[in-house]
Amino acid sequence: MISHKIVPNISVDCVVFGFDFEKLNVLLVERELKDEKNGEILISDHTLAGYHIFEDEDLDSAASRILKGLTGLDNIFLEQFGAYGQLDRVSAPRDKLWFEHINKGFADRIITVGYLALIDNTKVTLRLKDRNVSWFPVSMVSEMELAFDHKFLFYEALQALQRKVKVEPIAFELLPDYFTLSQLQKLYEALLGTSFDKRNFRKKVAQMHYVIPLKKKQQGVAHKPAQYYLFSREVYEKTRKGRISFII
Amino acid sequence: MISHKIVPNISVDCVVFGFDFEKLNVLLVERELKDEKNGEILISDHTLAGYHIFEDEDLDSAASRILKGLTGLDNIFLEQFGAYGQLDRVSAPRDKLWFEHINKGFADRIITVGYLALIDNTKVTLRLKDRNVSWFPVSMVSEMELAFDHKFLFYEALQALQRKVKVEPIAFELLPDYFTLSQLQKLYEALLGTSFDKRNFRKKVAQMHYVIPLKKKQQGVAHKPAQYYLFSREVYEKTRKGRISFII
DNA sequence: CAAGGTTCGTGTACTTAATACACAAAGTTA
DNA sequence: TAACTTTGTGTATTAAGTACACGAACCTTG
Repeated sequence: MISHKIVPNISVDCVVFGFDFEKLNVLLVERELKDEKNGEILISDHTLAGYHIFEDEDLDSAASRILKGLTGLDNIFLEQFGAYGQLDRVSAPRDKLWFEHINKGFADRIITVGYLALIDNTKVTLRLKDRNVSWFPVSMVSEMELAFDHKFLFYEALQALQRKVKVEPIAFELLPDYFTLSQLQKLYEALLGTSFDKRNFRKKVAQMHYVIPLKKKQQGVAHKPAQYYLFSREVYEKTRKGRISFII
Repeated sequence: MISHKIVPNISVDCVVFGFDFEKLNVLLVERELKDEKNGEILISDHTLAGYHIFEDEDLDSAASRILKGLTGLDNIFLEQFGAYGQLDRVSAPRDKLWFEHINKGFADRIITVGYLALIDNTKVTLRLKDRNVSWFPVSMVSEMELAFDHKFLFYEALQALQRKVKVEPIAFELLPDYFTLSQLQKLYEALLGTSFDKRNFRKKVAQMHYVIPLKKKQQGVAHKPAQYYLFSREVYEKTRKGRISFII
């Protein structure tokens, strides 16, 4: 195994979102520190997926590497949402403790680059079982304890996601290759925290020519089966409107 | 004078935009390196405004400090547009030369955080005279030589600006406290590279209740004087529409 | 195999915003 | 006072946003 040299004062944190057809979830890593002698649990909370970058990789590669490690997936949708360099990132007592035990020798003046990742839940569920990584409903994060400034980073990512989703077709990254319109609607409702009228929603989708109906229908559901649709990035790129509306 | 300790592998670059009522401009710093013996000019090009961060400041403060140094202004509109950590940032021969002479001892693996700055041209013009800093039309940048990856960073910033300007009322940061509607229209046209119909433009502006007409009119112009308007952030915050339109 | 349960898929009327387009009014200068 | 320049305004048409209800298709249960 090749050992890479770490850049001690630069790290990447990934806020990984997933959608289970009901609600939006985020991937968090369990953090636990036990006293070496008596086994007493000193720290038990969660962190975002993140690590230092290596000397020989750029920021995007570092984020990809981290995600590959957690999910086994390549080609995950990844986008920066900000860089953070506050001086007090490691201020809580449990974070200081963690630094003393685990991150010995690392700089405590760290710049973190935040990455927003969107993944198709159906492709990854199996792989996570054997790790201390799991999905948490986005609505639950406010009540959780997260390490360092990770709760802040999480909300920054969530805001960025809500902003982008209105302007770019990135929500589809959270859905499987084909999906029903009800699933799409539920996704937008979960993302934006609103609800839409079904007929109006579908009228809008009908204008998005890059959402294409398939021949396929749902099977084995105890109700009228829904038609499956597909997102086509090619059609999107070709037909995107240059509409300029600077009214806000 | 207090001497600050520099973080050798982290820097901040500012892409500073200004508007002269005709076109969009960017602030660039002249870079020159002469041979110590014969005075031959080894490097002569331009860079963005940027520098390493200090150990005891965060990213935003570093960007503010750099801008204060160049323009004399506080409270400039500042927003991150990305963090860049490519391995080949210093690849051109003249950049290597610069590193050998000027940045001796600095890491060559640098992470740069890009900041987009918007400034009111009318407040700063005087202060720049005595420095090797000047405005260049945005349209001219493609033909210029910029240091390191600064041309790339510039276009990243320009794209971010064009994206944001459609969604947030940040264009007003480029105008003086009061302005005419024609100036506002020219600004949007310069920013987005389009042209608008005057009547339709004004109809749109009429919907933006945060653009407020003043009693004041233009004076001493050789034509019908225009009315001045004001941008009110308070009104904007109160009346912003929560319109959710995810069609793209 | 009929009835009940559940989600799917659709249309119309009304309001609001986007677009295309031309000319008189107010001030300055010669 | 005539010429010049930029300001400021209205209407008709098309496109998009919003509010709202019910029969159709499939499965399950009795």
